[in-house]
Amino acid sequence: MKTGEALTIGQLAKAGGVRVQTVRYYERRRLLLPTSRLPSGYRLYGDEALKRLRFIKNAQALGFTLREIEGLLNLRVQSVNHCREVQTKASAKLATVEAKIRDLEALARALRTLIRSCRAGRPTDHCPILASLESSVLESGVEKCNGKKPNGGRGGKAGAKESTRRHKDRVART
Amino acid sequence: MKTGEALTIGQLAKAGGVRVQTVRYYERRRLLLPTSRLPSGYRLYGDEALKRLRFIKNAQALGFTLREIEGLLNLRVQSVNHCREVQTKASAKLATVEAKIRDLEALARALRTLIRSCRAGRPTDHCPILASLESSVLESGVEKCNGKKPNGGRGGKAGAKESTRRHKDRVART
DNA sequence: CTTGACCCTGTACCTTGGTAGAGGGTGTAC
DNA sequence: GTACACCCTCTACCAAGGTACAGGGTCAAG
Repeated sequence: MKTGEALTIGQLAKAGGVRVQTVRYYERRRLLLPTSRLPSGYRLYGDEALKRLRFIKNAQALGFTLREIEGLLNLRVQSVNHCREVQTKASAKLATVEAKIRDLEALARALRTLIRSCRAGRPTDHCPILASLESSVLESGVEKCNGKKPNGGRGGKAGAKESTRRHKDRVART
Repeated sequence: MKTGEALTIGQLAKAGGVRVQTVRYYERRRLLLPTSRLPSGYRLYGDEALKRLRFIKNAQALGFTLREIEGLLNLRVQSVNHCREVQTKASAKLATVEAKIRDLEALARALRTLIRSCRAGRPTDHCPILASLESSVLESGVEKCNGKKPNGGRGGKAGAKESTRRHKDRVART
């Protein structure tokens, strides 16, 4: 199966460290389209596809969802027209990325302290790294506020018992 | 419902920004146990529980799974006995945290470049940030190698067609 | 012209991390 | 003593991200 410079789906998957089905799954999600197809229907991929695949995998490991990754991959300056929009999105992404870096640095410091304690034979707190991520800059919801809360499919029947939070908080704490 | 210094599950959930059911889910996963219970069965939580809850949420946003978070929370120097083990685990965690930081910094740089291009009215590449996470230090699989591949439940019937990768890679690439 | 290792579509299933509801008990204020 | 806003357990369901066949076609090598 000579494909010249192009990769078949199997070769791409292997190079990217994922399954063939995963590549097809990404195609369904419109994240990674084949460059072309053979008359037989076989998918062919160029070099860029491998970069995209690796980007996706790495971004996932950094806590981005596929939806967010799609947004990242579509960030580019096409024309001056919607430049403003791209800039806004990119700035927002940058802010969450920087917040993640700060949190990870706090965690890294805590781990280093723990390792030092270890080396010194000094017993630690119940859970020494707990405080490192205690109150993050992330607020872990920056991205999700684009309307459309999930709710599932079974349709809200009204009168939900738990889950609604219209309550009074009248506990004493004497 | 006077509980002194303790929090009920509803108060804890609200303070942590999650649902009551999520707290109970974490309890099932042994990530967050109640400090005590009232005779009625009501769960009560101390201050530490809130810290744990926040830690869990933040660590998730940083790309850690609940299983990994459990590992992080259990890292502590209890006795000199298994100190070696803790140190090994902590070092491994530190390495993945540092790799994540490096990747995020590359992504941040790419985003800043993109924003500058935007500001300059200069059109960009097809996807300017692609290269930032091209070949990460992460290898996004450091954690998963603790035996037991999933496989599901339906049991491998043998002779799987796709999914096994015993193949020859004989494409020409002339 | 067959064999073996690919590839295709389609559909069903899996794991992770939650959510929701049924059915019923608890706690305090009026 | 009865509202009302909690709380309990148990079970079913959901969305995201994959995984796994089934059933069938394709492509080089021998």
